[in-house]
Amino acid sequence: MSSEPHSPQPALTISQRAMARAPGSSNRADGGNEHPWMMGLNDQQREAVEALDGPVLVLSGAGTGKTKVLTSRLAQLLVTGRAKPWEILSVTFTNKAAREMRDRTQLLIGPAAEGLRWLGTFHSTSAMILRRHAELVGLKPSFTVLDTDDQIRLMKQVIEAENIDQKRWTPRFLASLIDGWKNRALTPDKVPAEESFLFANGKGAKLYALYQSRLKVLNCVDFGDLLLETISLFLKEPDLLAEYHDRFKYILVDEYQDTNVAQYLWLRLLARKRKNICVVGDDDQSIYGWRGAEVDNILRFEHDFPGAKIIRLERNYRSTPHILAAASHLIASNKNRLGKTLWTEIPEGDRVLVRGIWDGEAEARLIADDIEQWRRTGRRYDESAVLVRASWQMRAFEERFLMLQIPYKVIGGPRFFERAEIRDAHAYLRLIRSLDDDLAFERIVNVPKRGIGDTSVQRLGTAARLAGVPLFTMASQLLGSDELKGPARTGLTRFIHQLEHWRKKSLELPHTELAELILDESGYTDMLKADKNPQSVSKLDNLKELVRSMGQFDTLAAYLEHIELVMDLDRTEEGDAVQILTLHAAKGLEWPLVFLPGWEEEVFPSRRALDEKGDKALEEERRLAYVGITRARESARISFAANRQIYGRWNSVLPSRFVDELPDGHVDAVSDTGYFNQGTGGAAERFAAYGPLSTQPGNGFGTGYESPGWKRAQAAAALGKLAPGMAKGFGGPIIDGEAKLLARTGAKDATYAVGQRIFHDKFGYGAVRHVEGSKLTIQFEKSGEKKVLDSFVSPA
DNA sequence: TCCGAGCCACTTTTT
DNA sequence: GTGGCTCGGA
Repeated sequence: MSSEPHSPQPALTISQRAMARAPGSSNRADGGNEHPWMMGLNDQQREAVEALDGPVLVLSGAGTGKTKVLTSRLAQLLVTGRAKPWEILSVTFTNKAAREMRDRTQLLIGPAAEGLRWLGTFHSTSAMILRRHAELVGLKPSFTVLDTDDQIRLMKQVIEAENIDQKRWTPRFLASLIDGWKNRALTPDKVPAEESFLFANGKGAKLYALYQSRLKVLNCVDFGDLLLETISLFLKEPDLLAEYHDRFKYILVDEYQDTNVAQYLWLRLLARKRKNICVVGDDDQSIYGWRGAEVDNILRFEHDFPGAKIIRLERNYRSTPHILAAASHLIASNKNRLGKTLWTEIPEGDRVLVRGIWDGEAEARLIADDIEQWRRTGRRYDESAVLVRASWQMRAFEERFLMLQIPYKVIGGPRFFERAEIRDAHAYLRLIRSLDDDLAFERIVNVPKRGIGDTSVQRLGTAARLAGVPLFTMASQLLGSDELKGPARTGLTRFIHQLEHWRKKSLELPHTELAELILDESGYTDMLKADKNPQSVSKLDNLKELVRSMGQFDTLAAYLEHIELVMDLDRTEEGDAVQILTLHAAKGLEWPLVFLPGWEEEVFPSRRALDEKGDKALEEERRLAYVGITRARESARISFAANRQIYGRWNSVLPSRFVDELPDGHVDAVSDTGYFNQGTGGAAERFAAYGPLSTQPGNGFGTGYESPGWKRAQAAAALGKLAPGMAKGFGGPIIDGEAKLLARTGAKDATYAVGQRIFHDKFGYGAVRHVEGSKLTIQFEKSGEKKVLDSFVSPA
């Protein structure tokens, strides 16, 4: 941290000048006399930056410059001397957001931003506080932070110990319950009886209590505890809280709409005295309710902090008017919101495109074609993104992109540190750090196989618990007796000796070399090398990556501390590629061209969400749709299919109700009939059975079809006798009565001659060798000779 | 103790 | 369609 004095008017760096002229700069004439970070702010942003004292709620709509306000505010606090860097508490939800805030503040004011020690996530900040006062809540300062996987394994033990049927009551379910309780800041004694009954006939709270005491014994906390223990620390030690009140003169909170009850209490405790709390968020982008976030926190802010100043950022610097209008109209269907009116000065662009297609594959083809088209006009792949509701939807796009050799990048997915091999390696390293780390011990005592089976581990565990000693200690003792026999004994002896050997080595070797040594000597790499599973190659790569990433830290301890809290590495893979990600992961990001596939009932809105939480979930799904549309700068392209394969089963699906909630004037609706003509046989007949000629009841989705769009579609299609839902999408225009029907050229009703060059979706280019009715024999350039139906190829 | 066959369940995901 | 998990046999 730096205590360097800072000049009130630092010289402008190039980046500062550039930022001042960033798009969205206001035209204020007095910019010259101002602090550089104030230049280029519009009136509302300026107000948000200048309202330093007292509670402030900044309602920041999508694309309205939220981060700019947050960082300018930090700059303002620091450079005007209102607070030293270490007197400002800034909390974010993710490490990425924290990093960005730090970097951008530094960009604004340079060295004056150094020493922002209390800029971090709720969890990392809590961990910092807890480590200082661990003993006050019954922990040692060296406590370990468990991740979900460790949590579940621990719960499994607790459930086992209580003789509860693990199939009926899964550890995972208990974990989600406890997680939910912790999100709501409920300690075991506060869990409502009826909720306790959600698990094992009323044992929920008891198991929760047992789990907590196990954590304490192991000197561990889980993520929820970081917050809860900090809260209870403050409640227990008012003097300590007072110290923090003195320390934190100003509090800044990012993404306030995502805070849960525990985070809310945490903030309220810390803000209680000075009330200099500024929260920034957007109720319309609250999409983490399923994880405990309470939209109510933001809706209630005014009530919680009387006299709070509310500032709305409504000028959008990202999207064209049509995109904004479509999103705004859609979100207006939500009742539970504070309400904002986004506007922009960006010139009018394309309308939002809504397309109905035959099935998921057709959708992937359509989008891939669009991207190639986009690319042909000189644009980049990484200017486009495909945003899906659930990750299983990604595969269709990956397959299609692979086939067409369109570079793509899946964002999110299984995280590096959650991979089994990485967690195994960490378990070894954790044991080097502390032989008492029972969870680590247990994880790898038989990985790779050492002949120490479940029964042996079980016996060891019981003995250790009885004696009240760690597993390692008990194991060493057992080897002294003749309790264990056979391969288990040999294996365990060797393992214990190895651990001692590695610990000695850890004193002489750099930690990266130690890691390599352990992976080698333990037989872990050999195990992977011997594994015929093709994935083991990438596992080995991951381990190499792990060792490399360890090199960024000075010591093993520093490395472990970092990954336990951050669970993320700065992996900057550059490259021009289409991004594929979930709508959740897309929040906060933007692209010129955004595809929003799978807008079908049951997929989006997700049926499970609706089943579980009903109307509340529907509003959240709608917010997700809003987030999706507002990611687009130039073009948003929504699509839905008539048929979709879900878990290997073909389903007829209906367009999402959200499609109908889009405003007529800002949407181009296209039912691409070319796709339906192209099929012959099965596909075409299936479509006929589904389409306007047959009548089926609308699956009970009676409500939600009162919108003008739907009514117009009914009228326009003159399909009055059809059930709602069935007529939608495919008989003709979906929403816009004047929608144009695109016909795909080339594919339909083509006949083929021997020698003709063709294209097949799966096999690529080839030449026709033989024709027999609709059956073609094709010599493919890449995959050899195959017989295919003519409906699957098109002239090349 | 280990390994393979059958069974089931399966959103979203950060810390 | 797929992977993770359990159970039964070697």
